[in-house]
Amino acid sequence: MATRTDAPTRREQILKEAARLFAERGFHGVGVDEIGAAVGISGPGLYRHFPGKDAMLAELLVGISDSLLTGAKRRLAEADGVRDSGAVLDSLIEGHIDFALDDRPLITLHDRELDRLRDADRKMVRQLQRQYVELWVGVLREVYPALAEPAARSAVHSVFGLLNSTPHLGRPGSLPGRAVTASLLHRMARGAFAAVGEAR
Amino acid sequence: MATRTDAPTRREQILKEAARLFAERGFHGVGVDEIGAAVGISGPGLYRHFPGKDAMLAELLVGISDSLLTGAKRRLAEADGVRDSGAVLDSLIEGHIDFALDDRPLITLHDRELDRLRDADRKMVRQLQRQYVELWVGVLREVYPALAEPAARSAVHSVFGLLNSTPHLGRPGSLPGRAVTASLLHRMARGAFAAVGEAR
DNA sequence: CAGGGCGGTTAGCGGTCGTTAACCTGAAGG
DNA sequence: CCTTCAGGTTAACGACCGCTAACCGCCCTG
Repeated sequence: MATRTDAPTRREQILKEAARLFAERGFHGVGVDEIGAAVGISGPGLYRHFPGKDAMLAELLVGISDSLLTGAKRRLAEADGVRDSGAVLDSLIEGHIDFALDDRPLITLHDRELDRLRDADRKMVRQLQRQYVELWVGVLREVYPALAEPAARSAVHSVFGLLNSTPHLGRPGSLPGRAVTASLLHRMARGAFAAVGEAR
Repeated sequence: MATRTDAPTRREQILKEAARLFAERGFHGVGVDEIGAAVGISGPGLYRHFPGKDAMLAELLVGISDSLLTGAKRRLAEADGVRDSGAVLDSLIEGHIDFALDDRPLITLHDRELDRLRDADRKMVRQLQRQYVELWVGVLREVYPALAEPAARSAVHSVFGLLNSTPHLGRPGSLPGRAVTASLLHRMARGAFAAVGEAR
């Protein structure tokens, strides 16, 4: 896998700034002129790169969902043959935490602006999200075989809520350090799963 | 305490519908005409009840924060003299879950549209939220005295993320039953706290 | 029975937004 | 050296939105 070192393209600049602005003020709260200004061009210049404002949001949301799912599939494949399903769950949690800590604006958008998409795009995003959830549910039920499927699905959604709380944890500077925060989130996620998976 | 049985006032109807619409499509995504139509009057008629669209959002957000804080204070007072701080924590969790299950649109608004408020209102909401968090942090550290304050605060925010995930758990009909869901969320919250509060 | 105000109505104004049109410029290619 | 084209620019259009103005009918009260 080639790690990118080249400069970001204009398209990528635009997407990054649009994500930040959408997360800060909401899709309808940001004008195209602002997005343009954020990358040093002005309003209508954006239309050389995207057919419209909607398309930027669509590409962001599809990209997020796709990247989450792809990462999870890769982690699952890497653990193929490994018997320890608990380790696989840990790997999924770790991947989601990395994403939540490194791409906070995207995490914010992901569950906030989905309804602003055109039907086709929204269906695609929802399908990717559903696959991602089902993948987690499968692993979770290997770790806790007594857990019924509906409960497992609810538990997964709730743990996503927990992990996606990073935007509320204060600005990156005020965090006690990335590794510490990641460890805290990881332990809480495992604890939450254990509480619902074990005993009764 | 007098339980309300009388019909809701027009003001209350408006606030309820506005909350639903804001949660569904975002503050900027909803027009005053739509809000009016939702209560059977048309657009400008709303201005007989509110000075402007912003005021509706402000009243909703201040109301949410105030009601959460007030409820928590009450629960704390009721448990005064009780030595079992774990039971107090359970009571806080229960109250938050009731709110998250019964007022899902409000829970959605609460962490989504705060930045659309005028400075004065936003400061007030943030202050109420902070008091609510600190109240939880205090109780949590009684249950787990070894827990440092910054970690406790992060843990509380994360558990709020978990409990506030109810809007993602499917429509009210598809839930496995309110009591079951509430119990699941409660156990997960306690499990998450325990994982970060106990040992290492 | 007069009258006043509560709670509506419709028309319309001013501003903003997404998008298109028309034009420009600098660099690459034959 | 001329052409082409990617990637910009500004001007402007049409739609929409929040809000105000002006008007109106019903009910309560003295």
